[in-house]
Amino acid sequence: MASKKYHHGDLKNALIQAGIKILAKEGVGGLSLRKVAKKAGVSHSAPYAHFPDKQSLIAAISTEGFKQLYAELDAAVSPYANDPRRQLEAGAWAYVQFAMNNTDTFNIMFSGVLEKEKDYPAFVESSRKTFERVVDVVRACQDAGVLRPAPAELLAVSVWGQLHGIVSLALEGQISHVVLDRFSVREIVFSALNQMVLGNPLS
Amino acid sequence: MASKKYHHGDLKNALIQAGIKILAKEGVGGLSLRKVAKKAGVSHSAPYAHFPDKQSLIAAISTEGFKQLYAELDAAVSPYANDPRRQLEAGAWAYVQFAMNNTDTFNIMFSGVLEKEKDYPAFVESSRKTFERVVDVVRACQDAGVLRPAPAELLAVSVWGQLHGIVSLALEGQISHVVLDRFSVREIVFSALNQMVLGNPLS
DNA sequence: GACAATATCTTGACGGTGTCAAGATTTGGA
DNA sequence: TCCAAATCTTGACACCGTCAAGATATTGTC
Repeated sequence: MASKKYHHGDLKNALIQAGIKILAKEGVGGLSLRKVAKKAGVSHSAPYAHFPDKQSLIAAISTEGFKQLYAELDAAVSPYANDPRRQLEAGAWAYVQFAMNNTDTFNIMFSGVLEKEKDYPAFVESSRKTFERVVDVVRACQDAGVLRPAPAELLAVSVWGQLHGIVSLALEGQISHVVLDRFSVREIVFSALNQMVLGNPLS
Repeated sequence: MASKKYHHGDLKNALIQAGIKILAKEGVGGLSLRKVAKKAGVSHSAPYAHFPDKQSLIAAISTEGFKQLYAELDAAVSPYANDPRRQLEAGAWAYVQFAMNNTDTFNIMFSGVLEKEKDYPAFVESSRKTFERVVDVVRACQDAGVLRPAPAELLAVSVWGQLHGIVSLALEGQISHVVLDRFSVREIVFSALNQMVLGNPLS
């Protein structure tokens, strides 16, 4: 469709999608504006009509990552609307899965690749929305006596941080083989989460 | 000393130190082999006599970071050899402080900048040694009934992961202002750690 | 001490990068 | 219809990592 017009039609999105693919295939180090442009079939500086600089494209890709993360989180959690314990379990695992299945996207979202997050409102908003979903689950767990009483947002940072830390260390190869030889990532994650859970443990 | 010889004398270390300074001043994005070389007073490809490539220099800088982290951790923990609870408290806070005072070093150590960690034995060893120190503290806490019984390495991953996750999110600006308006990073960290601690809370 | 092997460092080149300026082309609104 | 704005191309610039060739210093051996 619209194969060879001078104007692309939807270049901005095409660039984002091309960027996502290159990121997945070649990693953060392999992501260049020029490759993205070539993949989208335009000249090397066409992207500047839609993004003021490379950071801005990275922000857009990261934002897309957050939307996907939110969607997967929500999809994992929604089926258990009246079972907070399972919501916590499913949501946590969805987060870990997302990180492990989209290593490089996870990286640009969370690893300082984007230098001035605050400058990108869409990024901030999509990340805020994701956090809100976590807070929802935490609050439900508190109401059901699955998590201890505490300011929900504070507890949410704790839970999210726990997941985020473990999966980050795992992706970095920083988890000792002494541990990895004996436990799966799933076991490590749930072992950690269970420290926070009151009553019956997760699995 | 030895100001203008053709041979530098200790270029390898000079390059690492120059790299550390540039990293601290200009961030990961500003770290280039050529700048490092210039700062050390040598030509742009002199580094190749000591490092096969840029990744290798990054590995050396990261290794230095781990040594510093280990030193600070050890210094914080050692004074309380017979008070495991305070060891945990002091060690945890030292970790967080290191991350916040050396943002960019922390970044290259843990954020996927180094792509094949396994290829750098010194890096792996210095990171392993740091983890061992954490395990020591965790074991002492278990013996004293401060942390629950469990495989010490597994619990150590949990504790380390918790700290690492929270401080990583904080550095990325991912912690909601709703939380930051009400709690300091120290409060967030200890609130999280206290979920793991049996008996009297930390502070 | 002489000399060869080796380690260290310089110079120069290559392709790839982000970014900018100038100009071409297309689109949309007055 | 016509012009302003949006979009895209071409060409240039400085910077980057890396490599090859050669200069210079150090070290080990006789």
